[in-house]
Amino acid sequence: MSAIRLLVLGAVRQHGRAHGYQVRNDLEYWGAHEWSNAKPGSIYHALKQMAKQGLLHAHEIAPSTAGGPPRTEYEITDAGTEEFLRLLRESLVSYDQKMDIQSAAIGFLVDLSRDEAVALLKERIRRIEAWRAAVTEHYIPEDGPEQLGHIGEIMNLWVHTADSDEAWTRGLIERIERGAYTFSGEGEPFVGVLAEGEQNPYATDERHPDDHR
Amino acid sequence: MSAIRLLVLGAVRQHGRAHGYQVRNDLEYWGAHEWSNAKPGSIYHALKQMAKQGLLHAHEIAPSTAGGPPRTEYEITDAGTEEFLRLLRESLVSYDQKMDIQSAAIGFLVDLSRDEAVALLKERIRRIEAWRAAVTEHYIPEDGPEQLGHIGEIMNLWVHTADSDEAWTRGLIERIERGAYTFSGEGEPFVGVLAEGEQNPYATDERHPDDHR
DNA sequence: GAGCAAGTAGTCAAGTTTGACTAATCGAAG
DNA sequence: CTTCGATTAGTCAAACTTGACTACTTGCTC
Repeated sequence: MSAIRLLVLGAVRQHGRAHGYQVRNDLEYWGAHEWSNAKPGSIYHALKQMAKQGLLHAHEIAPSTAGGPPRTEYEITDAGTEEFLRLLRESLVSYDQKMDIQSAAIGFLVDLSRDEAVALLKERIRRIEAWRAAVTEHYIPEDGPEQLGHIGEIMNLWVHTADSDEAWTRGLIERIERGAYTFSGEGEPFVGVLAEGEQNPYATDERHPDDHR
Repeated sequence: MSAIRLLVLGAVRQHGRAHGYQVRNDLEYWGAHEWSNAKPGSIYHALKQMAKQGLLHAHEIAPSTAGGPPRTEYEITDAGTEEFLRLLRESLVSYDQKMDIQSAAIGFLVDLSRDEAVALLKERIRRIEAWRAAVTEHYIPEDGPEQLGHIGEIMNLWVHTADSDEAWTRGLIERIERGAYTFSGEGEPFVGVLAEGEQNPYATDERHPDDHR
């Protein structure tokens, strides 16, 4: 699974109604084009695809108020909201070392209630521990780990990464339990979208920090 | 960049000459189908593609010695070896939090000389540190990090992950400098491939450890 | 008032990935 | 000797991703 559907659904949802370029801009504002496959083609493709699947409703209107070709506006449907929450929950609990999905999920974390967020993160910890145990058991040969040669370093990397992720997740849980951030149903939410016309403070000409390909 | 080309090139290279199914089996032996996109379709596609690009030479022969359709055998060309080393070096130094590429690179680490491996890993550390600095500078707004709300947790995750990766890399460098493993030009190498007919000890019916999708 | 850079909005072909499917042979049981 | 399952080997259509490209408007400058 890629992060694109979660990102696009979440972006449309925060706007209520949005056209492709608006989504594209939000994702850039979040830096998502840096850490996920949020390229124009992927975004427009995802919008069309999800419209076809009934997760979004397309309004074939709006002859552009500010230059460019006519634009299609999308609205999230009930099915889309359901899918969004399903994806979000799944992304939060699943440990599969894909940072793009994890990052996207954190971005929408506050769309859940505080209690559910904590519960899901705790489930995530359980999964990480299970995975760690499975790796160490499954991939360490009976005749000792030396058997694996340098290949053992791959398992080592996995275990190390899992431990780091677990530690980070525990820290996040603690911060949330201590009252950090504003979650669903707790009043004025933090909205990470750009209003129509607002400029993007992160849109620069410079290369972005992790752009070292 | 995905890990598939590095994996396939590396697998063919270790065999000297291999058909698709052999590559597929090696990758399963390494657990690569778990942590990368090493699915049959991708493997055969990569083989054909790279043959077309002159990185592999295809021998359209071999009417299967053990069931199944006739198979094509591939041999790595000089250009392929060059590309393999280029990919390997690039994968080792680049920090982009893609575990699949990193894992693949570790698997072929010993195909370099000990000195070069250490040098590349040190360059990797430099890149991680540069990336970390860029993130903390670039994404922390002037009015303090609170501005970002829960979005700041994404940066937090990145920095945490970068630190963990750096620590792991330092550990690996130390082990290598103390003489661990056998590198290119140091005698009998460790070969992580299955001989023709050898059974795969990791091929099981059970779900694999990180297969919790 | 023509030219042109910047911004807006989206399309497209080429390439890649996915997961289910085909098809052939071997070995053992009946 | 034939049927069945396991193994071997690979194909294919559908979906997704990529990055370059089109096309249109506004505002500025000369």
